[in-house]
Amino acid sequence: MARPREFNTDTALDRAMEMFWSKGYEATTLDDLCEVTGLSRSSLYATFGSKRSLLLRSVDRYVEKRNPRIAEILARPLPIRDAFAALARQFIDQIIAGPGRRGCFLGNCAAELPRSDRAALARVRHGLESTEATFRQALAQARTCGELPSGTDVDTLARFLMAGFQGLRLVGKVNPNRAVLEGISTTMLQCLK
Amino acid sequence: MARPREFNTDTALDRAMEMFWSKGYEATTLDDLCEVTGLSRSSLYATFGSKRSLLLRSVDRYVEKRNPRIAEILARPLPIRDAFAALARQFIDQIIAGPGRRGCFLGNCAAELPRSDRAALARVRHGLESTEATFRQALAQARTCGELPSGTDVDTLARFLMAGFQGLRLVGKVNPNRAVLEGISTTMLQCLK
DNA sequence: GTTGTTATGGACTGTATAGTCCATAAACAG
DNA sequence: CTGTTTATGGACTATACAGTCCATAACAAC
Repeated sequence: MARPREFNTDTALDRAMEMFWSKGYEATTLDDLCEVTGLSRSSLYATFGSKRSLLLRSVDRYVEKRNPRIAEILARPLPIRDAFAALARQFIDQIIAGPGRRGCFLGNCAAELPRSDRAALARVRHGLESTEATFRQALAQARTCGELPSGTDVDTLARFLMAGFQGLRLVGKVNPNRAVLEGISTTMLQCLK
Repeated sequence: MARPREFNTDTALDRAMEMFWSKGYEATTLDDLCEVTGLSRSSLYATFGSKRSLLLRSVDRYVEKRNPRIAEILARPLPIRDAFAALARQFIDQIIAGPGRRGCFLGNCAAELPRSDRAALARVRHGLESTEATFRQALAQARTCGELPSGTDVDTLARFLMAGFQGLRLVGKVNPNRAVLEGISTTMLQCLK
């Protein structure tokens, strides 16, 4: 047998993801990543291969961690609009008070990554589609319960809400004003009734 | 008198702005900027000071150029929802067919710039508010014409639409699919009636 | 022309960066 | 204890980067 790893891969990945999320891909240096994960360059490269592949795994990790939390909020026994309003409020709270104003990691990647990097953009798209699927499920259930008209196109509605939340969080990054963001959120959620 | 400039400042600024828009701030190098503007480093620094201040001026320039075009589309003698739909269609066309998939320059900056750079973010915010003001004007006029209910909160509506378009264009960057984007756009514009 | 002034090209600098490499450490099998 | 295998620290490399500098060019005034 060989020498065992002295760190936990997922923990290191979480830390790296936080770093990329906070500073963006280009602005994050390998020294940043080593410092935040506690790994040496050798371990980092042996484990993740390169800066870029570490970013790709960070994107997946982000989705993996965030999606259940979103699903949990939407699963609350509330009218569907209130459930989405709770989600919006959480985002707004994070923007106003949290470590925040980092926007959504997926949104940041979508904006920063060069459009030539098809693999990375596809990864981001899958992340967004994953959120979208969570939204769609919640909407479909609300439709089944009769909360939404039976003819409701939950697919389109889910996509709209996903895009809307992206816009909300992006605006929040430059204008972290609760009243403004709540106005946007409320208007957006008018589509649910 | 002295030796005259061999280039046009605004043209150079336009080119630099296009570069930043396409590649993002961090990924754009001074060599890129020299090549695209045709200026030498000395001229570039003598004229714009630094890479960062060139970015700030690019942001202003973007707003200066885009806003009148948006205003023009919204000024068409159409029902307000159709006018905004025309704007959305233009964005979608750019995403699908144009040189596109660069998103909105302001949105890209909002996502990429570190939240510590207050001056730059304020500049971006002003840009977004400028678009918002254009939207608000068009909405207020529609309200005056009786197209929108007299109690309509055009302020909030304008902000929602601005955020919505940001979301639309961001999603378009990773998912340049016309049907998807039109679905989002149509749902978004339901608020206008 | 000569002088004064600003613009330009492009070499140059110091630094920061992503990625490599190797000597050593830590485990276990025999 | 010996040998094998993998992990680690950290020095090292080659490159790319933002920004500087200066000799020279291009103009106008006289």
